[in-house]
Amino acid sequence: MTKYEDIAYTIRDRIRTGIYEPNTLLPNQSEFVEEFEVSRMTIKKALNLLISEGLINSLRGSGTRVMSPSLWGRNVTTLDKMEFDKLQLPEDQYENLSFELLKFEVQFPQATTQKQLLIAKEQPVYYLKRRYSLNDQPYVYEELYIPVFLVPELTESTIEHSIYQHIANTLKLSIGGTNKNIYADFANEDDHLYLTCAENQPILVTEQVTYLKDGKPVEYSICRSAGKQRCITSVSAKSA
Amino acid sequence: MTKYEDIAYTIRDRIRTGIYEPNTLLPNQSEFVEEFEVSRMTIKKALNLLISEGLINSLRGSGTRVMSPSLWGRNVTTLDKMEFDKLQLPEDQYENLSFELLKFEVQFPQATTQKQLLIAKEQPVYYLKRRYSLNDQPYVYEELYIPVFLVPELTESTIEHSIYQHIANTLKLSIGGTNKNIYADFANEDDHLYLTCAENQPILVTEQVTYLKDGKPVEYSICRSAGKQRCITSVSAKSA
DNA sequence: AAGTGGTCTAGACCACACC
DNA sequence: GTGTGGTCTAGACCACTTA
Repeated sequence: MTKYEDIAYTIRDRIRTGIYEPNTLLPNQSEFVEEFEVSRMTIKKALNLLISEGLINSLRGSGTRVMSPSLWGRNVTTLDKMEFDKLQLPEDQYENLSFELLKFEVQFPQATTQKQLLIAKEQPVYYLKRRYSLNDQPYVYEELYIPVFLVPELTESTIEHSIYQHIANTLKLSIGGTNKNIYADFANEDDHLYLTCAENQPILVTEQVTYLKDGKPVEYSICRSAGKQRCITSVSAKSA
Repeated sequence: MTKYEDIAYTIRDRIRTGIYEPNTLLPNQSEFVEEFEVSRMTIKKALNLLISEGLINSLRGSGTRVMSPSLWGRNVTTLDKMEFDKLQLPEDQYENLSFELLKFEVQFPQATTQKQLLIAKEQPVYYLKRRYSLNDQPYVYEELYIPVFLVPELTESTIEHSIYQHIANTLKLSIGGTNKNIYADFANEDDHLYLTCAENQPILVTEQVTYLKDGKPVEYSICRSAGKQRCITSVSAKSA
């Protein structure tokens, strides 16, 4: 943890617990400099993080204010929670979530998968299919492709724990970012089967490539969910 | 324009025109310091912008590389193009785009609109409905709510030009960020009418609140489009 | 006029990758 | 070990809001 991440964490916590209330001014940057005993640049970096999360906004000449909670983004701050980013669930729902591994195989990649993962057709990938249920109701199901050469020791028990934690802790690799495509589709046979949804139910589809810090795609996933059950949130704020 | 924005613009251009090629190393930060005659912090800020756009990635000890184009985000850098952010079209398609203003009224806001725009029920809002067509095919239609007190001089000709440019240039206000919710829905009567889509066609819906730098919501919009015609892209990369 | 946040500097030290 | 990017400092100047 760097200093500015620590400070961001502290201030984020004060906002979420209501110590700093919506639409009120935060202490100014000089006061934070005194409290945390760091330089102002470091404070600014911490605040920029919170700005990009939609928690606060600051205005030259005017001060830094806590935003209205309706504009807050979901904060996916820690790696082990990254797994839930695709599900877009509020944190308090995690405990009601269960999942089943429906398939776990090794394949040569199809053309689309090659393109998304930037690999040759001779490079094998893990293919896995799994379904998440919320309060025992089917919620989303996901197809996942992971290059074998990047994650050489994937096992069922690893998958059941957390793939991201395995990537981070065992393989010492870190996530650099994601690229998502989102669209609506007709329900197909798999949707009927796994989401138990009606004929012609609209399906929300997320295709996502996750890449490591070094830019190598580590995962290509296709997530499907029924109708309005799942709603994807995206916040973008100018932190500069 | 600040120095780091200028530098980011220059480097972005070199990447998009192929001067810096995908998967090759960029000059290191010290070389950029010499070329642009600024401090390294300023170079870092410029690079951070490009990292958050998914154009490059940098790795401590290893250097900064141009990412594979398949992972690049769409860059909505200028305000007048912000209007097209909701449409998620590649830039070269803008010329094939036309739109019709279907409705332009003033209303007292409904409960949802009050909540999204954080206003009281007595504060009037503009309500407008418009449809965008791509190559004369219906593409998306949008319902828009804008508080009258924030944009007091909205006229039909302003709308036809660019609402965002009016906000920026005439009212001297700047956009702070957006908050989107995305889901899939059944086609309703309006969809049949405006998108000329078949019964039960899946519809992609984007509900978006756009707020100003001072945090005040300035626009609540609901965008609907048919099936796979429109695909929303979202890139998130860690720039810190 | 006073106080705010945004930018920028010139240097320092450190973590990490690669040879 | 050498070179890379990431963090951090202590100060400066500037743009802006508010009174």
